[in-house]
Amino acid sequence: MAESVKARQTAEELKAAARRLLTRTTYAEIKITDITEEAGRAAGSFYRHFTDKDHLLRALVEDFEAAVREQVVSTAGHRHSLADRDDVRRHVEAYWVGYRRHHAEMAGVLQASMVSAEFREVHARLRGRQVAIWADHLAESHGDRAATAAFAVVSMLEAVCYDRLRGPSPDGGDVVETLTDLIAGGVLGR
Amino acid sequence: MAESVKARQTAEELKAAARRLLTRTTYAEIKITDITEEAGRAAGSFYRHFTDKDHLLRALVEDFEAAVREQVVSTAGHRHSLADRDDVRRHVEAYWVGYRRHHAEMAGVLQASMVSAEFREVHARLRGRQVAIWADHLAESHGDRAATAAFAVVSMLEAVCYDRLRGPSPDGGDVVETLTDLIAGGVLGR
DNA sequence: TGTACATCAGTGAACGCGCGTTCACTGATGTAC
DNA sequence: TGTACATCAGTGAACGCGCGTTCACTGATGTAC
Repeated sequence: MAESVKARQTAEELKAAARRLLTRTTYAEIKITDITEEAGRAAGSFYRHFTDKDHLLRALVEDFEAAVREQVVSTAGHRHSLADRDDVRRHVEAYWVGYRRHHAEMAGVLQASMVSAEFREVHARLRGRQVAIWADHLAESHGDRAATAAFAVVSMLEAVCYDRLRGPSPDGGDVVETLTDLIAGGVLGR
Repeated sequence: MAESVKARQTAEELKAAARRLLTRTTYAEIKITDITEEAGRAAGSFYRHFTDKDHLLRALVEDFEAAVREQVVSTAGHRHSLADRDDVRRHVEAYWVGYRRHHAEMAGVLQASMVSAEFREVHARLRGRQVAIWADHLAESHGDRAATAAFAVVSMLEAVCYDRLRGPSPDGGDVVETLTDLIAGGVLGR
């Protein structure tokens, strides 16, 4: 397998092309020839690097997860509590910023999760990370409803980000504030 | 066009078959021959009633909207405010019950909205109705953030219902309570 | 009430389109001596 | 440093699968007289 530099580079270009297309259209609507065309390659080139479109999306998810892991490590040591509105705001903003940065794979996975069982699981796994974080914070205050409440909060964040980050460069400040108010009020014990 | 009774009945059976399939699989995964098979008809029969799969889904949406209109009329006169936790609870429960009753078309439209531009609009329109209701309630307390807050609340309801109503008969009581707490806290003035 | 004809819903095998996928070929890069 | 050969990435026209869609036919229902 020992991939050549050139091959690795082409694979990256195909992934970059797919990411670009994902911010413009829908995963389901993207044809393999769209990806190769966007990357300036011939159709057959695709199959030297990926078995099919799902394989490429899985690769994007892996890259994404690696990037997130790195991010987490580099910001480790931050205090990590959810006691007041500012804490909530930090969490919401982090989600918003992360979603915007990885919009292509976030949208792609959500879309694919609405079609295939495989990506329903991938989506559930990614979302599960976020849910676990919130559930952890809510464990004391919400008891055995923490998981459901966390799930609801994360689903809201996802749905709003998905919708609002479609289209040209939204500023988002207002969205973050509104979501923060909603969650802070709903989640911080009165 | 003046449809015969028999033709109308077959069309209904095809729609019923599609609704059944939608609670089991995904809109995208359903083949036209799956629908005709589920309805006990030959493949060609489909095209006497619908031009394609999207046409059938649109028909399901129309039926759904008619049913909702009827429902609204029959429950008109209810007081309609959002001043305390009980009001919120009623709204949340109504959404939950409505979603469960029309799970097939709710899920189908959401799934289709992740694929085609046409159903992105249909989905936005249906969701827009709910958003308008909440935005109306929130107008005074939330000013120019009412629309965004309403959008977030409805998105949360939708995402949670979509997820929780998949699989066999969830009781939902707990879900409704948890969502109610979240929204009541987040939305009723502090 | 009966016969002859018209209309219409339903059938399912056959067709064909669109797109994923293959494969014989080209050209570039690497390796041996 | 040069030549001959091997390996590998890339090409794009051709192939073929899966599924949507058609269509000639059947049988049932409706209508005329």
